[in-house]
Amino acid sequence: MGKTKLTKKPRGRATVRGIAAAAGVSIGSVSSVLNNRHVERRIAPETVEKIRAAAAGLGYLPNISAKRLRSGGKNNVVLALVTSFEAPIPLVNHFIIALRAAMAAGKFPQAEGAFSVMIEMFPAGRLHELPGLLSGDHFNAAILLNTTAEDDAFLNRSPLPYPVVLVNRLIAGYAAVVEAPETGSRAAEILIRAKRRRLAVIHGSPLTQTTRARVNGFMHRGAELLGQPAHEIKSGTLSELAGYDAMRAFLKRGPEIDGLYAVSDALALGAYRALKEHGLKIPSDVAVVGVGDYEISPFFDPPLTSVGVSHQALAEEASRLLLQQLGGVGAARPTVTVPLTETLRASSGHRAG
Amino acid sequence: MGKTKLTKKPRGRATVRGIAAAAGVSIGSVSSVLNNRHVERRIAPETVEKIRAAAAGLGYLPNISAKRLRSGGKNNVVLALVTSFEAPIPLVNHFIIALRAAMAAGKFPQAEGAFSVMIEMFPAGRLHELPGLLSGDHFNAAILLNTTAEDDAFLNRSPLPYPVVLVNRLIAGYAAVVEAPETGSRAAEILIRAKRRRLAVIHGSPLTQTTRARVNGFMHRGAELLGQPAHEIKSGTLSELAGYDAMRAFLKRGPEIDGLYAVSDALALGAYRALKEHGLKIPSDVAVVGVGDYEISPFFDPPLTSVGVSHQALAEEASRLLLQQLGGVGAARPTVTVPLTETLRASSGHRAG
DNA sequence: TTGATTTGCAAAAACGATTTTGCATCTGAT
DNA sequence: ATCAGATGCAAAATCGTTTTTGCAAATCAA
Repeated sequence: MGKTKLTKKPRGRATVRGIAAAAGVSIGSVSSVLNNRHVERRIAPETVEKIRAAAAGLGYLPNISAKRLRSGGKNNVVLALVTSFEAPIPLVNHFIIALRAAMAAGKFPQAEGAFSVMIEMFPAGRLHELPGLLSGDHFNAAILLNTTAEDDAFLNRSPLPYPVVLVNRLIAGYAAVVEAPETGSRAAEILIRAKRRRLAVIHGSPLTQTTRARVNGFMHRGAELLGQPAHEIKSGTLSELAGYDAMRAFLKRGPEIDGLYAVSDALALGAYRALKEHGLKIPSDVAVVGVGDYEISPFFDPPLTSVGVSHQALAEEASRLLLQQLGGVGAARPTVTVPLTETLRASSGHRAG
Repeated sequence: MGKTKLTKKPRGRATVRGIAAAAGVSIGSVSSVLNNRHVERRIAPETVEKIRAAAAGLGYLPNISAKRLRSGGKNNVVLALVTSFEAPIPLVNHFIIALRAAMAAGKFPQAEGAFSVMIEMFPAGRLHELPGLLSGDHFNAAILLNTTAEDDAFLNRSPLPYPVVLVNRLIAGYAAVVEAPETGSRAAEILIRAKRRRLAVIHGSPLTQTTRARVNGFMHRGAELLGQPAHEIKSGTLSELAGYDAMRAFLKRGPEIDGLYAVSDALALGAYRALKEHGLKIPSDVAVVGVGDYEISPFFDPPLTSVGVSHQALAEEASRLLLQQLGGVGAARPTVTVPLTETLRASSGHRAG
């Protein structure tokens, strides 16, 4: 009845069609006005007003996909950084920069330098609810950060239909970038070489694949070389404050240590304060080794010795792998291990770096 | 001649049409295969193979805009964070989180919780070259960070045709979020209340709108209260190392100070080291005030007193303004001043916080 | 008045994908 | 031999835009 072809029930978001109907003009005129082309397209001033009013009244927001499709030139490679909300995000920056740098350097000529980077976030364990993840209609390729075991199980069940690089996670069928597995054992060796015998490791809980590997490597190598197990100090989260609290509680409990391995620099910084407050000197009383995940650990007091992989290296390698998959015809899904870098500074008794 | 309608010269990126031509099938079949719908669409196995081979051979990458347009449901609000490459980026994280939080909290119901966040980066001073900026076909709204004077001039000349929020920059016609102007004078007051008389400020160069305001406010208020000008220490960049170098050079030059204002916490941290190496105690010899732009300044040794606006508050306010403009019918382009927060810690002689 | 311009806009043709529809051609059962 | 159903695919419709084309009505020049 009233349902003529023109009216086309205005459910959902306003479109040019809706505005055209509301203003009683054609969609071409609407588009011309909305893009400020009304002068060269010779739209009458009162028509311009009618259209503007209708657009404002309907709360019109253009559909970016449609705009780009129609007028977006080539430029359409969309890369995504997918990470969980809960994760420590400073890492994300490195990936953004690395992706942009890799594209700018022409590592993926097809894009002709034009592409977009999106950030998608999901609640830990709910990766599968991320819109566009399975259909592949939100991005052309993705780097996945900070997934949980549940997310990993999902990824294993449902292979994503586009190039993906996992960071610090191994799942069959996916390319991955992981840190070298010897970080924990190397930390133990550094402390032991510095003549430390009563070791401890401080870590957050729950452990991730990566932090678990660090802790295990440290415990194992420490026990191997010293014949006695290291203490394990569990912090609630990976924050400085949590590290401080955990360390303080540990020191109050009594065990004496002379070497500490912190699985994140944030924990190391928190531990620094607890150690100092407890009257312990770094490194003379307790030597500390971190992992190098803070840019500013050279400016800790004393500067923090660290052994780990740089975020930058991780990000660069991940970008490289992603673009390689994007461009490559082959179905290679390599796992790349990023070599560790060891930076000896004053916190382990070495000269400041 | 050979240019039949079907072949449609395969210039540019491969499309379903190109694959269809190469494999000698229809584009519908290509789509079915590429989306793994070939079983329910009853495509013959050998046809599937032909299509897959053609797609791989052509290096096919789907056009995300087209995919989303066709099958993307509602979900199409695209928000962008536009920032310069050169900028200190940790700030970006806060904006991503704040945008997501604001959307999740239903501050913009039209999007029905579905939207995307993009990161666009440009070389300082070249904002105008960013694709999609003027045509508005890359995002529905943007937060602009770290523009230079040149970029600002461009923005002034060419108003962007979608909602925009500027951060720490004022340009007529744009909404903006800026830090309270009294940060510099408050820093001076804190140091003077702590009985400091020989003040200095350390800052990067070139000064931005914001850092200039901090320095000026500090110098002015210091001179007003003390009757003598503060020293000005110019660091090359805003990095810790630059701060360290500048501070060390200054101390070597001889002037004695007992109060220091650092216009970024990175500079403060660098200055910390220089001061300590020079045998000066913080705060007894020199009190230090920073701006609170590092999350971890409470864990500096000693914890850093700061007066400034929190990145989080800045980001939340910017997100709020952006969504308000997106939803609102009115053309309000407010400038919101984010109030400063003052955190007194040990570096200015207060008890640790 | 009449032909040539201008003005104002509607209608149609893209953009690149997905999904629906429709139509041959085979296969198998009777 | 005939018909029903399955099989395999091409063709068309659609998503929301922008741009091009075309055409009537109004204006101007003679």
